Amino acid sequence: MASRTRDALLDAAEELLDAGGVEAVTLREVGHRAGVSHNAPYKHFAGKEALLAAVAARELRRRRALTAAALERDDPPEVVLRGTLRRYAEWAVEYPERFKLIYGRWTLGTAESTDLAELGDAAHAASEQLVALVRTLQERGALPPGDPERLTALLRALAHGAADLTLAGHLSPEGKGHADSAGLIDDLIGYLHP
Amino acid sequence: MASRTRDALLDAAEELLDAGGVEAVTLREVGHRAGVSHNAPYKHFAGKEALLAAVAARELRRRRALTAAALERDDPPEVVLRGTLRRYAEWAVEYPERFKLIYGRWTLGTAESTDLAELGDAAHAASEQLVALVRTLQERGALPPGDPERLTALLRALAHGAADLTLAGHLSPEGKGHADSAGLIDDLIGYLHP
DNA sequence: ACCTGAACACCGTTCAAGT
DNA sequence: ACCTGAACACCGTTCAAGT
Repeated sequence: MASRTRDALLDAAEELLDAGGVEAVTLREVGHRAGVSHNAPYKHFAGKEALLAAVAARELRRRRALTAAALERDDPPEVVLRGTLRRYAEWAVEYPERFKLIYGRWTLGTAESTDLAELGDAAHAASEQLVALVRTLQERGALPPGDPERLTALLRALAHGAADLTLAGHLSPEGKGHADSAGLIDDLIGYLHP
Repeated sequence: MASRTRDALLDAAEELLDAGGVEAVTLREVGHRAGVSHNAPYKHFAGKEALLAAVAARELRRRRALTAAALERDDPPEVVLRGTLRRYAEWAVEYPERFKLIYGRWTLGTAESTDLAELGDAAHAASEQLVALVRTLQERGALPPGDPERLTALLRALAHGAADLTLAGHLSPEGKGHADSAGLIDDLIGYLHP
């Protein structure tokens, strides 16, 4: 399942993605950087989109591991929640192309790609982590009562939107009010604090 | 500035965009649908990206007109704010490719394209409209005090993030808690109501 | 000013063939 | 099982030429 060549192809694809976006990821250059021919990728992935799905899934798996590590550090849940949302926004700004890729439009059916199914699973697992955290904070009275899934969706949507608008330049980080992602996350948590 | 052919090219590009995303917008097909040769677009736009920027700017101008019309209807500001945010999320789900295009990554410098500059202006104007609305609601005590630009950014970021996560399928509209865009917008306004 | 047709470099994908 | 080289269809862009 995981060969040396396959990993090299993923690394090359990720490198090209970060440098110039999806359109800079050409199978020819990916193959060349991995030391194989321009169509060797087809022996490991169904096509370009499947390769990109594998890159996205791997990145999502890494991020889930990071959040899991933060949870095991036994920090207070307030700190973990704020930190997780902030790291999410920081990651989006640092690796905009990975962010855009993961939350972009997949025309591939899940049936056609194991990697895409893994992407969905990883996204779901990350969401579950956050829901559990929100539930804990609700029990402690640090967040308002109500459906924890819905409250989690509110927090995720804000962090996601703030990050995406920052990338698009529609949120002035140096403008009035310091409306950057971290500030908005703090504001929302503040408004939610009963 | 605005010729018959130019408009036909924009219409064709928009049609292809809605049908299959940016990569389905080929200059050859755009030209063909507009009844001209495959490289006639170059007489009206600097290249493919400039054409897409013009499509994006036109759409943004249309949306600004819609919001302006809602404002002139003299509805209560509470209604206008909620309606504007909801329509934003609805529009994103109805025309996902236009949404992705407008808030996507532009490698074009603003100096290289008048259309891209118009895009920035339209985005800024739309933001100004919302800030004025928020300020009015703050004065009436319907929204908490504080920097109106920052509060507007919070509202915009949530609507944007909710829409984008819905498109990505990371927000289950039929899942538990009915965490759809409209619901999240209502929740946030509710939490902000003093 | 606006458009056409040929041409160039590049890309995703397929296929027959090699080890 | 994994890889290569040639080939095909397609695309963005350029250019010389036409009206």
